Amino acid sequence: MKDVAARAGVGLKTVSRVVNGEPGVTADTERRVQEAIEALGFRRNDSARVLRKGRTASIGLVLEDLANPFYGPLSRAVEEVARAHGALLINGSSAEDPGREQELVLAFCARRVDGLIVIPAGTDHRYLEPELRAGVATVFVDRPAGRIEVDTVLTDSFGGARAGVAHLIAHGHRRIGFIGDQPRIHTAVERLRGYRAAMADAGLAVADGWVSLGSTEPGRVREALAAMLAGPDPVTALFAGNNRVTVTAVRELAGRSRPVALVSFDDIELADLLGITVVAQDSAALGRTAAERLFRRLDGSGEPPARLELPTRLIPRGSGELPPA
Amino acid sequence: MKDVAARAGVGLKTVSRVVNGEPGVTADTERRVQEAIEALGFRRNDSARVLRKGRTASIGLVLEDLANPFYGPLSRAVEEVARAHGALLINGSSAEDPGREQELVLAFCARRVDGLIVIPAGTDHRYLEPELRAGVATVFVDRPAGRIEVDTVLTDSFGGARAGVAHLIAHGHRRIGFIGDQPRIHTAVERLRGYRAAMADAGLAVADGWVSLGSTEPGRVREALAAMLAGPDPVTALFAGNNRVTVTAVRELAGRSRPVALVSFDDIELADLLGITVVAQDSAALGRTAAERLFRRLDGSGEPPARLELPTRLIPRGSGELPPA
DNA sequence: TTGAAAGCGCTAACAT
DNA sequence: ATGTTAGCGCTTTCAA
Repeated sequence: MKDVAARAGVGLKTVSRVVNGEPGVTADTERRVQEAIEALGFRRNDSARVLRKGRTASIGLVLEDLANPFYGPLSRAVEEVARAHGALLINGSSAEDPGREQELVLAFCARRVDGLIVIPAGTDHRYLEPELRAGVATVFVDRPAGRIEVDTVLTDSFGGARAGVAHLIAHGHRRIGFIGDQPRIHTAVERLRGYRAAMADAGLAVADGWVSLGSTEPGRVREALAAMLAGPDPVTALFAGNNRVTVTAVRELAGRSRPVALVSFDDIELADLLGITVVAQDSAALGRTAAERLFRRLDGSGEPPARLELPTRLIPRGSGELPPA
Repeated sequence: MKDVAARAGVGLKTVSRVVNGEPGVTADTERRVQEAIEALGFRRNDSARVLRKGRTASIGLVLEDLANPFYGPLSRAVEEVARAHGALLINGSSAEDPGREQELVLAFCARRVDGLIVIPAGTDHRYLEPELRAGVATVFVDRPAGRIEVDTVLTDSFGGARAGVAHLIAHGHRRIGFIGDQPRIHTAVERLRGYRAAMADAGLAVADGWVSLGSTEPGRVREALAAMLAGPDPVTALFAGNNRVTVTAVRELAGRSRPVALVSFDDIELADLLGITVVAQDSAALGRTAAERLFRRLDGSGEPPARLELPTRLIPRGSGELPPA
C-alpha cells in the first residue's frame, strides 16, 4: 500500500480510501491510484485490516465429519448465509473427539472469527466462557451445549423417532429393535427416548436385547443387528438411529430371507429406489437457521439464548410398511 | 498480552516466550505468566501474529459444491492433511460459477492463505498470476487450470470412461448413450472423449442422438435420456458421466419395462445394493494427494509444476453386465 | 480533498 | 534469563 502510494504520488490514506471505496477522492486521483494498484498487483492485506478493525468477517464451523453426507448440505447452507453477509467460512472436523472439538474452537477464536457454529462432540463447554464474554457469537447445532447458555438449533429427535416407531407399531410390529449411536451423543439418547415413548404409548414392553447404542462402525452395527435377529423372539422390525446405521442395516437385511421392516432416522440418497421408509431431517435448514441466528446476533440483536427445534418428516417408501414376518 | 505482562510483572517478550513455548524462561516466571493468562482469559491474537510472521497457517479450498457427496470426502482429506501440518482450512463453494470462483480465490489471497487448492469452475486463471508471483502455493484438483502453469491432480477421466464403455461393448452393446456435464467442464469432455475412443476401438459409429452434454439438473438429464430411448434405434445401454447424472438415470431407468444397461462414472452410496456398475474414482485420494503436494511446496520443494493422474476402478455390480434388450 | 501520525497485538533483532 | 525497540500493513483521528 505504501508502494502504491509512492508510485501514485499520493498519501497512504488516499490509497486506503480508493481501496475501500470511501468518498472524498477526485476521479483523477482515483484513476492514478487504480493504475498503480494494477501495475504493482497490489491486494489489500486483510490480516492487517482485521488487526486494526477488530472484525474478521469470518465464522468458524466445527462439525463431526465433512465426509458424512449429513453435514455437506449443512455446511453448504452455513456458507451460503455467510456469503450473503460477506463472511468467509473456516471449517473443521472434530471426528467426534471432544479434545479435537475444543482445539478447533480455540484455534478459530485465536483467529478472531466473529462467530462460531458448533456441532459439539463433547458435553462440557465451559472452556468457551472466556470467549463468550469476549463477544464471540456462538450457536450450537444438532446437539445442545453442555454447561453453558447459548443459542441452539436442534432437530426434534425425540418426536421424529417416536413417530417413526409408532409407524412400525401401526403396521403390526410388536418386537422392534433400536440401533443408535453412542450414548454420550445427545441425538442418540433422544431418539432412544422417542422409541421408548412410542413403545410405552402402545403398551409394549421393551426387551433388553432390542436396544443397542454404540459406535456406528459397520462391524458393531452388524453384530447388534445379528443379536436382535437371533434367538427365540427375534425383532420383526428395526428403527435405525441415523444414516450410518441405516446404510449397514440395509446391506445386512438385504441378505436375509425373512423380511424385516425398517425405518431410518435420516434420509439417504437413492433411498427412494430402495424403498426405505425414513424420518427425514433437513440438514440444510439446520445450517441455515443456525447461521441466520448467528448473524442476527452479530448484527446486535440482544435476545437471550434460545433453543429452536426443527420438525422431522416421515416418508413412507415400503420398508416401514412391511408386515411382521 | 500487554495486560498479561503487567499483571505478571514481566516484559512483553517473556509472555510471548511462554505463549509460544520458547525456551529461556525459568519455571517460576513461567508459572506467574500462566497464572496471569488464566486470570485474564488471555488468548493470543493470531491476526497480529500473522501480520508479523507473514505465514497464516491456513489454506483455502475452493470447490464446486460442498453438498455434493463427491466433495465431502475430498474436503475432509484436505483438512486432515492440513491438520497434520498445523494449518486450518477455509472453504468456499463456487457453485460452478467462474466469477464466484475468482471472488473466493482472491478473498482467500487477501486473507493471505499460505496455499490454495482449487477445483476450478472457470477456464482462464491468469487472474492468479500476481498471487503466484507473490508466492501463494497453488494446486488445482479434478480439473486443470487454464492459461497458467500450476500443479494439477486429476482423475484419469479419459481412461475411466473408455474402460467403462468398453465394458458395455464387451457385454454385447452396440448402441450406447452418453450423458455428461456441461461441455465447458474438462472432466465432461474427457469422459466423452473416452466414450468415443472406446466406440472407435470397437469400430462402432456414434449416432448424433446418443451423446448429450449439459446441465446435470434432473429435468435436463431426463429429457436427454428419453430422447435416446425413443425412436427406431434406441440405445441399449447408457454411460452416465458423473454421480448427479447417475442418480437421475437410475430413477428413470427403474421405471422402464425394457432393461437398459448402465455404467456410472462415480460411485454412489448404496450403489452396491442397487447393483449399479461404476467406474469409481477416489475423491479422498484426490484431496489427499493435492494437499500433500501443496505442503511439500510450502516446505520449499522447488519442483516444477506437475500433473498427476489418479487411476479409476471399474466395479461390476450387475447394471453394466445386462445384455442388450 | 488530502495527508501525517498514532497504534491495533504481536514477534524479530538486539540489548542487558 | 529477561526486557526494549522497531515495525508487520492497515485504519482511525485529526489537522491542513
